[in-house]
Amino acid sequence: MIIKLDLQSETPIYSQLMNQIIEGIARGELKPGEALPSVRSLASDIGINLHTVNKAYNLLKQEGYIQIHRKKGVVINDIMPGLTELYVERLQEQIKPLVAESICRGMNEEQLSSIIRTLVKQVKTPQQQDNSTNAQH
Amino acid sequence: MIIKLDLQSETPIYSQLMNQIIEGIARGELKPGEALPSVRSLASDIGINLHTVNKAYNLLKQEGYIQIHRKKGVVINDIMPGLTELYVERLQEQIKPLVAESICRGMNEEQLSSIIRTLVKQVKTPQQQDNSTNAQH
Amino acid sequence: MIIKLDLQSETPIYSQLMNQIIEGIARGELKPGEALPSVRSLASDIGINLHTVNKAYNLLKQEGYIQIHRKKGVVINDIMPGLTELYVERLQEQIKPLVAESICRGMNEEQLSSIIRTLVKQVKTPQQQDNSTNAQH
Amino acid sequence: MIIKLDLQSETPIYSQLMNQIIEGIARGELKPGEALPSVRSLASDIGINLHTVNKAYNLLKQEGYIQIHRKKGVVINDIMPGLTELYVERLQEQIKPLVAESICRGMNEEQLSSIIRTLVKQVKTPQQQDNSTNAQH
DNA sequence: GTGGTCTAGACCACA
DNA sequence: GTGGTCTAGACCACG
Repeated sequence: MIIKLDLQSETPIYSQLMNQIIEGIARGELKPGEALPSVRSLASDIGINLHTVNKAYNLLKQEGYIQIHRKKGVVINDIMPGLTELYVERLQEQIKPLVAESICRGMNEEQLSSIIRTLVKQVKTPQQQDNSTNAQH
Repeated sequence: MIIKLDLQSETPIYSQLMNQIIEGIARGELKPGEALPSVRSLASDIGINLHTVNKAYNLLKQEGYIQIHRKKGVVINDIMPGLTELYVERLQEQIKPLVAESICRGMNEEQLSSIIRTLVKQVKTPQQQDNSTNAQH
Repeated sequence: MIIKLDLQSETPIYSQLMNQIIEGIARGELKPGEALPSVRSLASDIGINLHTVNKAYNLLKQEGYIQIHRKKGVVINDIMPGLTELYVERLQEQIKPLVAESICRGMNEEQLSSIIRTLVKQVKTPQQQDNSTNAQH
Repeated sequence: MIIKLDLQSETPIYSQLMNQIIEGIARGELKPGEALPSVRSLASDIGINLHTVNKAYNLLKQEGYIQIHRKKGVVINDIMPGLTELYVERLQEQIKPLVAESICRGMNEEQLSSIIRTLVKQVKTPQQQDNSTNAQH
């Protein structure tokens, strides 16, 4: 899996890294039980400090996305963190200001939903798509 | 208009303040041409630092939400910042990781759209009623 | 409050620090809302690196013992982390091997309970004691 | 005797292994003079590294739980390590932070004692039943 | 001055 | 070779 980081971005590197991995999981590129590269190798691969990778891994572990396995190293967790009420609340809080801004700029509900649809597809399509009976386009 | 700040939150105060004002505009509580309190009075009202309010106001001005006149003070801009491509791109980038996380936790497109609908209503209702049949002013 | 660390100990410094603070809270020495020293000052006070203190603070925050307040800095949380089932399970898992070892060495239930009683008193006595009607010794 | 290891756990494998064996002894499943599997066979049985088993055995020997003979192999010691003052001190140090945390979370002395009682029974029951009135099998 | 982030180099426990 | 811990020095955002 390819990791893309923007070192100039305002969002911290460890955070971008977390997002990339979470997207990888959502996309089905990273499957439960699969091993992630070691802290050191990933760090040198993408040219950042190993502590930065470490921080990302630790936060992902803490949120339940990955586990540190004594033998296999870092692996994707078999069970993903649940859809708790707390999470939904937090999610709403995070999206709310974005919605408000969009409305100010003239977007309506349909346009926002459309963006969501686009993103969901964009995340789900590349790999995970079940093309058993159904061709892509 | 009431400003609610969470001093424990991870989002910086100036940022929360900006969001609250933008929500106020989206909600129709703050109307174009309307005056905002001065930096000093707002700062003392909500008990935060002058610089913090200043920073929020400056960023809002820079984004086109407000105007700062020497005489008239701070007023809501008549024309809101537009729905530029750049904005939509940035918006997508901000929402993308949230969508990915939601998918990992088992949400589907419908549930996400539902949250958007809820938020859009929540922003529009209190004052500026959806008015399919009912004009506002 | 006095912090005692054993730099030679096997238990990591950040962990000892956490324990000391938790004991301070249990003892009533550190009260909800009270501010803790800044990362830097505490670090220099006890002669360790600021990152070590930072780690301890972050873990305490994550467990719900403290909060990072935008204005007041680091403060003891008003509501302590709850007595969840998960916690009790984890607690049992932690104590179990200690109990087993004690039994091998010839301790019985009463002796173990006695140790618990001693520790509970030891934690609760020094400061928090309600000496409204009752003198200490 | 069945050994259960959690490779995701934070406690090192050798340590878990030691605990399991000590619990086996406390429970009466492993009796003085009884032989333990060889390093090699145990390691391959539970699928871990030779060195790990070795480390566990060596530490157990060092603490006085087992003896390692060139010929007879590994056997449970006839006399268990004693209830030294040093041990009790160490035990208190280990339990103290757990007690403090429990108190913060709202536990009282009785609840803690109850956990101890539960654990003592849990360790003693399966095989070696307290059998004041009731024989196990 | 505060915490947050990033980097770097080093040692150790573990397997 | 792995992750965990500690140290150190530096920059930045925040208030």
